[in-house]
Amino acid sequence: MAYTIHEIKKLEDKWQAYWADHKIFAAETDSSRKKYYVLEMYPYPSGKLHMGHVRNYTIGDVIARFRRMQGYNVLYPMGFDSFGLPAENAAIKNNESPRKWTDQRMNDMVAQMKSLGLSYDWSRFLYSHDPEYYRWNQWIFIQMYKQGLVYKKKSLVNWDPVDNTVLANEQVIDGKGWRSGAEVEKKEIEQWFIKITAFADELLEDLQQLDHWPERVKAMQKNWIGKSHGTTIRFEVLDADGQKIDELETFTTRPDTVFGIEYIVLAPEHPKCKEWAQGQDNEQEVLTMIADVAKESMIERMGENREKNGLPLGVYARNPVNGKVVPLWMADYVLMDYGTGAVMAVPAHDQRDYLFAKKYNLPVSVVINPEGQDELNPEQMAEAFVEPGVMVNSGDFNGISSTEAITKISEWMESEGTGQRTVTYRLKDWLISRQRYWGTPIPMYYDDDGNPQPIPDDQLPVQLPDDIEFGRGNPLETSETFKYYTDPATGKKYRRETDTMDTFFDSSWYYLRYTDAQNKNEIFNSTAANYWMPVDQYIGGIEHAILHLLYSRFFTKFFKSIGLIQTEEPFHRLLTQGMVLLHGEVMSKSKGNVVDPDDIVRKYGSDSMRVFILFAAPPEDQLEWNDQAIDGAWKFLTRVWNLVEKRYKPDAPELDVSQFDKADKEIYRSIHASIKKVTEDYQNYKYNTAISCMMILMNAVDKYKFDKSAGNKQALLNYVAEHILLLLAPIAPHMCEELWQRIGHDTCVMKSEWPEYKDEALKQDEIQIIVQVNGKLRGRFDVPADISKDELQAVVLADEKIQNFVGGKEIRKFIYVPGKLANIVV
RNA sequence: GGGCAAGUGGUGGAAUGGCAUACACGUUGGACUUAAAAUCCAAUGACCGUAAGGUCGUGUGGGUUCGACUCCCACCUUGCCCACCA
Repeated sequence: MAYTIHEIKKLEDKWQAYWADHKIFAAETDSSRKKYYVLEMYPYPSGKLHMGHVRNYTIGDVIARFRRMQGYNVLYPMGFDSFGLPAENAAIKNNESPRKWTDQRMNDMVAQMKSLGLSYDWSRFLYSHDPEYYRWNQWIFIQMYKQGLVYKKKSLVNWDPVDNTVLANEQVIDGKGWRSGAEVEKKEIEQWFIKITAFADELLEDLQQLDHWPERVKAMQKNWIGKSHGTTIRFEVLDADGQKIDELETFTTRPDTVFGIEYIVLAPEHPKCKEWAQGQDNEQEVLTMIADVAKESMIERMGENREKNGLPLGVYARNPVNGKVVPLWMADYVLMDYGTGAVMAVPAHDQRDYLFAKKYNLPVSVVINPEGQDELNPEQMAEAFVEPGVMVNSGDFNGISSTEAITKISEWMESEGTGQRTVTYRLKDWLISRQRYWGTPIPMYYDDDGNPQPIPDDQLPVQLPDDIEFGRGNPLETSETFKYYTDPATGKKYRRETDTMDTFFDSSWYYLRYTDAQNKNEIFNSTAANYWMPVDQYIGGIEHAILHLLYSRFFTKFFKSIGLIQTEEPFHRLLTQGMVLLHGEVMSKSKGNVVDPDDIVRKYGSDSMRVFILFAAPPEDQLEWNDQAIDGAWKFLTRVWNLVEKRYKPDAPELDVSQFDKADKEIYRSIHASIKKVTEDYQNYKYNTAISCMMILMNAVDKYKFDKSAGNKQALLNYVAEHILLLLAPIAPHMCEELWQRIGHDTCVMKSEWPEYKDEALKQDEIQIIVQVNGKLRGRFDVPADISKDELQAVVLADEKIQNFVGGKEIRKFIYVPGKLANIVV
């Protein structure tokens, strides 16, 4: 049989069916075996797999198959992140049921995954919109609620005043609603939050444990958590007559600059702004600015180089360290949700304060001076001086370094009771409410006093209703069957919570559910979870470096805290695969530059596609798709096919190493060198060089000519063929499975043991030594492998060519790197 | 502004202190063929040279070393992430 696409399609179908029928990839929880858990980030059911998915899953599949052959008990599951906005949008546009829409797309994608030969354990399949899955979202929410990690707070949302609905950020286009075109407003409504900040320190500290995560992902998480040490300072607030009317706290990381405070500035959202402006001359202006800022999106407000705007509030504050009275301002450059929402402004030593002070003619006074220079003149400064320096104009602290002053001043303020050292995080609590239909209903109801109460466990899941209307506000509120909760004991009706959960909630723990996916009675069995966790290898896109991974780490830590599991970190090793590009651009539907994996499978088969994807670039790098280069993958597989089909002979005698001639020995050595290299490359995710190594072996075998009647040489050839099939099986599983069977095996190649190299096969009697003169390559010498430095030196210096370069000059050094190279320094 | 990657032939890439450009794509020439496809063989960094051979060469400039794509310092460029975070 020839290696044609027609035959390939037949055998790929045949083996996919065989693997499924014989449940080759089903994972059993078995504590007597060492486990390996491989996981890819489960996809959103968008409708079709794209090359990015194919690359992701190919990498995972190779890891899973390789580890199985190495004897590990491998868990390799798949599912869908199937709640989310696109299904709801489609429902609104086409009047289609989100459930039907989603199920259809899931089915299509599962069929595609199967056609790629991915070795998933389909018995553990899960998807988020399954009530058997999302009931556990609800259960987790209630556990968190009971632990005090869930609370309600007013928060701003995007509000479409025409459609009367909340919009997600991606539904706001240029400040307008995506359907109505109406100007989007900010509206304050009560929403549910999860107190992830309670775990901020743990989430930050434990990043150190993650030795096998990319540095940049850890850096992103660290920045996102954004821990900073500083001082909270309490100010007395005074009216225009100098009478104390209130108090105010600010947070600073630069307590060394407190003697240079010239004004205090509040975020427009700060509740005190309205209060203090009341009755002032510019009260109307202040109120207008607050309203204007509320309308602006964060993107507009935080635009680069945007001019800072502010207004004086007509009240004052007394600086506790020097008694100086400074004005209070309100400005749009201050953020309400960082620190205390109020900032002590030091124009001389903070660039933002400097620009603001210049614009509004506020004074600038220097308290830190550059080391060894004349005192800075505020009149002549072109920008703030933000570097460390020497303290000036700062009372008892004059003369010491500003770095030292940070500690000294905060200690002093603490002892005086004017300030307190504080730790602040950039990380905020997680807003999980969505006024959306296609998500997990938040399992709460409101009692007669309007207080939220959890739905009892035995009433879970709170199922999504079908009788809803879109486009009239929060969809669940339009459902008559859903709106009210009836207490089964008393028959009393209560109003239900009608918000659903952020879909990031679903994806924060699915990896735990896979360990016991069919469990009807509990979220998962702890023994199963403790056996399989952590995920040994997690693979996905860099776009999830922050939120998904942080939430998952948080959930794992939460589960540990309530005794459900023992794992501290969910993902032991993380691989972020690079994007797939076409002509240097990311493939995307909108650009029209997509390559459809189905087309490639039809034309080349999935084995060729897998070989190409792995060969073209290392997994973490971007991959440039090349229609021509995939021919190379096809050619390589053809050569392996022909080797086995045409040159393998089942009637060869037992291989006898003692009968080898020089050429045999070399081939035998190449096989074992390849086993060693390919194994290492698989372990280090270097599939491109693993494939290149196998190509090199194929090149050597093709050149290996021999007398057909020589039995031992035929045995050697059979030996090569078998080993290539084993090494290639994780990458091109269908073809290797087929050929494995054809050469007479009655067990699956997938069930075979991974080959081990023999040290004695790698030994060489003669080696080639590179000889350099002054670091330049001047010759190669074939010498016995055990040659000594002196012997080598004698051989090399006797050589005529080398003598041309050494030419009677004094030899200052003779460096010999055993087995590799010699350098003569003259 | 801060952080993290990366920069090597016509192209994807290999080499992480020791032969720069493995392997593959592409290109060119050849074999086979009536022809084409497929397959096979050979060449393929630049410059000088008939050749043997030589010189240069891994973003730029310096340094360490017998020896640097690899390590160190400075810079340039590109990409990604974060960012009026006090």
